[in-house]
Amino acid sequence: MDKELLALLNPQQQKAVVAPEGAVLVLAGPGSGKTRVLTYRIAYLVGGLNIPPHNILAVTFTNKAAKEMNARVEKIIGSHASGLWLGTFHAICGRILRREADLLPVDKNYVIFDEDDQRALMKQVLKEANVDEKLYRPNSILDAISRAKNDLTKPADYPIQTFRDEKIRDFYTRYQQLLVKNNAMDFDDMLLYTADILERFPVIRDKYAHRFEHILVDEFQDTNQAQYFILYHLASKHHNLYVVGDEDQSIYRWRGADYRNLKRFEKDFPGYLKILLEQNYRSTQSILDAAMAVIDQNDNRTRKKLFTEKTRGEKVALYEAMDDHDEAEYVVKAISRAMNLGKAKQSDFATMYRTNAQSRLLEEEFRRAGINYRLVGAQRFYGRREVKDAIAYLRLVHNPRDQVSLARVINTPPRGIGDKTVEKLAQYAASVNLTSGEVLLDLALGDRSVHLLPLGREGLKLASFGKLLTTWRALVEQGSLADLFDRILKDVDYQVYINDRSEEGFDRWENVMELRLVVMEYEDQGLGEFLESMALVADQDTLPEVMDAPTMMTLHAAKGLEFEQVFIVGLDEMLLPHVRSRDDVEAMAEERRLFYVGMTRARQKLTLVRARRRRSSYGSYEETQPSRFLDDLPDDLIEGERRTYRSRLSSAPTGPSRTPRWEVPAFRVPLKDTTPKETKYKSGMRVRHPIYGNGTVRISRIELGDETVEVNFDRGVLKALVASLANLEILG
DNA sequence: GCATCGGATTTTTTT
DNA sequence: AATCCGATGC
Repeated sequence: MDKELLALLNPQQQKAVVAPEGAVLVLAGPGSGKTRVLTYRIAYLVGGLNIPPHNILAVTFTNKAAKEMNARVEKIIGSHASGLWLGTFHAICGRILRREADLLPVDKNYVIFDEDDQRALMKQVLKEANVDEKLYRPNSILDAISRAKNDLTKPADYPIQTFRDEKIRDFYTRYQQLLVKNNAMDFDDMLLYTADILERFPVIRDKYAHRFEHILVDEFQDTNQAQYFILYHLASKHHNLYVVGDEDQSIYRWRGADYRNLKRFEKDFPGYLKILLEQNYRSTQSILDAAMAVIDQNDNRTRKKLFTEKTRGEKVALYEAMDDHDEAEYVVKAISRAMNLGKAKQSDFATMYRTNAQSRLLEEEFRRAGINYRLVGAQRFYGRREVKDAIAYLRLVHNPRDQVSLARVINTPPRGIGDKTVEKLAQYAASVNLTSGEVLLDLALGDRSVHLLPLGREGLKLASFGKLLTTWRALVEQGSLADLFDRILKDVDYQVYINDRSEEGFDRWENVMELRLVVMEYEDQGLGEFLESMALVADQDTLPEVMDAPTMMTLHAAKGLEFEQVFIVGLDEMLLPHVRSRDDVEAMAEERRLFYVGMTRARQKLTLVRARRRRSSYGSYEETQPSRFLDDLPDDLIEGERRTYRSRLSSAPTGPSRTPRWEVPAFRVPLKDTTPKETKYKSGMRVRHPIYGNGTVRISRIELGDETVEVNFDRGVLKALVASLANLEILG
């Protein structure tokens, strides 16, 4: 590899890039040139060690990162990069699964179920089982299943401790059956199936393990157990596993990221080489110091000293707004002012927040100020109804067994096939051991179909839809994707259906046409690839169009990016440490890391904003408490509202603290051990509820740090209540 | 089978 | 505030 290129790196980075073969662990702080090291490493493998690119596998966590790395690799080694396997875990697994589809319980035309599809399927499971959706929320069941899958736990091995667990196991089992019946898999299955194949078929494992002489992994701290397992197998021949990560930037625990993977790596690859990248090339020292002050409050981590050769720079600014409107206005005004000074590009600015919902006020404010903006995520393009409809049609054409898509489009636009008829079709299909879609296709044969008679009057309507479906399927073979797309829309009169003569109707049609543009990009690759990438890229980490405008995104979406000036809004308790993390020490540590990730995105200037009053997710305005994370920022790094703020609070005697701190709200104190050890309520106990009246406790269990009690009320309703909130009175 | 109204219900982050 | 669900009426 080029000497000139190496000269661009600092000694640590160089050491990482030219590390000898074998297992390597690169611990890389924020802004330490991690992506650069990864891309140069690839260039070094190809150019220096003469490894053919197709023997290299590079895995990233998000599409954004994959895209970025791809662009950078191409820039260095150009067309030499062709053949390189580079993508997200899910994309790589998809690639393997398509090749090994024979070993799957589904065929190669399988579709990937997104969250909505999963929920629809789970609802079907719950309905079948005839259980109360209030007690067994589809999302919560799916969560449990996802967690199990991330830990490589199959239905049969699902750990049972409570009655509920037993139920979940049953739902899990049935859910998997239905997925197969739909010729579908969910995101987690992609990993699980891949792991399964690698484990059960040594020949297949050796094939890939042999092929991938070098495996590079980005964001290793965010991998889950299934992903580690896959890496382990893929590296089982050459043992050249090169992982890069930063424990302080682990923000996906909730999605199954398993910190123990680091321990597993150390155990499985003894003698690995460890390299630390500590020098920061991004932020000023003030920003780094502030960020370190925050992250150093976390336990169980190696302290790292982030340093830069940049100047101290400006202090971190703090602004406390009156309310959430004021907060948004402040940010937009500050950005607008800075832009008018003329030194900064519009795209130098980014605003980050904890939840997508927080973008709304900012958007309004930007529009009012007449400033264009880029919004990452939020209102997902692919989540829009019209887009989902169109994709569902394509999915059904590709895979007629997809029950969820079928249910979505069979009467959209309305064509006289209502719930009753769909139900009848499903029942009938089950009775002849087929799926609804297969019966539909057969019905298209008209009189020759044996299914026509049994379905009676409705048979004809269904048959005409079946005929449409058959026509479309024929088009896949010969025609272009865009033709198919147009034909479907025309056949079902979709534009008429969408166009309600309102602005919104117009927008919707625009969206459909935008989707058509995406379809055209897949003309060469085919329907299957198009659908797969729709499922896998449905995420907004498609870097939004490169236009010169300030950017808004969640803190999660901000990982891996950098901006000259960063605003983080909503630094309030319940929002930046999010409420949901309040009672969970691990989750709280993750909130802190999330804040840390956000802070370290800033190159020049970091501004933190909070609002004293804020409209809560439901209805009215509420007073807020400042985020506990703000307490950790040393005074000398802060400018702005702090003084005002402290003086307001310092009227309360807080004692002679050496460094003045903000008042600690009372509710922070009893954080520990609010988790009850034993249930207060027992089965059979008689209780009274202020609204539901008297009832008998069915069961009570400790769940998520609180007690959940299910009560059969005398008036005939069964409710699951949170004990600490329900105000239940025990009747003697 | 479809449209409409009223009531209940909302848990954050993303592949 | 917005969306979803179920019941009701046509």
